[in-house]
This record gives sequence, structure tokens and C-alpha cells, in this order.
Amino acid sequence: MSRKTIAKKQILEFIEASDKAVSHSDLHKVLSDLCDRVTIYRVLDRLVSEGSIHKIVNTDGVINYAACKRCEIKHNHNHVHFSCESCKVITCLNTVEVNLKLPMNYVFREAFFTVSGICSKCSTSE
Amino acid sequence: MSRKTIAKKQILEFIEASDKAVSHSDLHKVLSDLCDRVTIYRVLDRLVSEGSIHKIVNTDGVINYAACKRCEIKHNHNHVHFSCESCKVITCLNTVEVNLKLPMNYVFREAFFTVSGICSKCSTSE
DNA sequence: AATTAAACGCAATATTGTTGCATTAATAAT
DNA sequence: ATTATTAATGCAACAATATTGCGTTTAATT
Repeated sequence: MSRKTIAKKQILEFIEASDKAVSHSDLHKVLSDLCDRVTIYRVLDRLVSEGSIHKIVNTDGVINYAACKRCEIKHNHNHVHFSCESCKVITCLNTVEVNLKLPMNYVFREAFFTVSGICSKCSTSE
Repeated sequence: MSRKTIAKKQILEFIEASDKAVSHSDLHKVLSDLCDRVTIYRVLDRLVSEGSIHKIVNTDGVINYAACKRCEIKHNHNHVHFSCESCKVITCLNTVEVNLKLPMNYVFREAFFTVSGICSKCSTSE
């Protein structure tokens, strides 16, 4: 059974408080006093497998994490993520829906959709 | 101006001949006699910026490369990539179209769509 | 054939992620 | 409240991946 440790609590709190997706190195910069690098990796794995957060692979291959805010209602990570080229912020576009139909005999399991461009904040503030 | 070197020619040929997306380590295993690891990185960057190949970030964050087969007609990398969990092969689903509409003020530049599951080859051969 | 700079190899370094193991601490049992 | 159990941690080592600097090579131009 999974335990409620200090590291886990702090890491989850940080991710939940953030309005953007965060990477391992983001967390390490902020929580370096709290715990070891390795612990952050292990806590992130646990949080993902428990369904508290989800992984987002950015367009450059960097893995980010975001809290599952609406997953209580219907667990679904197949929404679109937006990666802003200007402010580098990665956000979840929960409002955008994607519909696609795979070819014959393909079995769907999971979808990862990331769109890069300029977010609304950056496009309106220039 | 970009030069036609042996390494570049060989790497592009290999990627074009492959029916799946290949990673840096794939290339390094095959072409280790041809050139240095670093050269492969640099050639890949050049080929991408020249538009001869395109990047595919897999669901685990590993970057793969595939040739741009239909880009002569209409340069478009916004098609769906499929990552097979069984045979680990990454393919371009040129036939699958995705339509999405970004929220107000978001500027679209590029889309990265990857679906994971079981490909037709694996689902029919079991 | 000489010139020029892109491309290269090599070494060093940085970044990212994993594993083993002894120790610590959260939870359950007494 | 104390003890027992084992999940979780820290640390060190390791592995894989990616980048940079620099002297040398080589493709393309003159």
C-alpha cells in the first residue's frame, strides 16, 4: 500500500498549485532541500500510477507532469496539450476535443496530442 | 550552404529505406563504422531543418525520425503517428486525419499526435 | 591548385534516468 | 504506547542520452 510521505505530499501540492505542467528538473530546483533527485523520480512514478497526475511528453521529448483536475468525473488524459513557443508553458486544453478513427485492425489504447504555437496570454500581450 | 557529405547521404538513405521511424541509437548501431555519434546528431538536425525528415517524439520521450515521403506535394507533418506497444514500431498514419479547433487567441504552428496501442500487424498475427 | 568554411572526429562535459543497498519512517499489529 | 513490518528514502554508482569546444578534414568555390 502506498504511504502518505512528506515528499509525496509536497510534490503533489506543488504540481496541483501550478497552472502549467512541470518537469522533473523544475521540481528538483524548487524542492532540492526537501528530498533527493531519485525520490522525485519515484514519487512521480507513484503519483502517475495512482492517477493523481499525468505525463505529458513535450514536443522536444521532455516529460512533464500535470495534476488531474477533472479526472474525478471521468478519467481521461486524451485531451490536447498546448506547448507555447514563447513562454514555454505547457497547459492542458480540456475544452478541445479530438476525434480520430484508426485504420482497420489497429487497437487504440492511449492518445498523446500536443499542439505547439503561441498561447492566448502571449498572443494578446505583444 | 549545406554540403552533401557521405554521412548525410548514408543516414538519409537509411531513414528513407526504413518503413518505420528510427532513433539516434538505431542509427548508431547500424552506422557506427561510418561516423561518430556526434555526427549523427548533427546530421539529423540538418536533415530536419532542411525538411528531408521529421521528428517524432514517442510516448516515452524518445525522439525518432522518419522521412518526409509526401512532403513534396504538401509539406505537412501534422499527421498521426502510431506507436505499437507490442513490436515497438512507430509508423506514420498518413491516412488518419485529425481536426481540432483551438480556443480564442491561440496561434497554431505545429501538431504532434501520437496514438499508442497495437498495430494491425501485431493484432492479426496473434 | 589554392582558398574557404562547412562538416568532422575526439575528448570532455552536461543532462537525464536507473539500480542496489543500507537506513529511515509510515502504518499496522500487539 | 510500544513493537513489528515494509514502503520509502538517501546515497553512491552506473547507464544512457545529448551538447560543446577545438583542431583537423573535406566539399565546394574560385
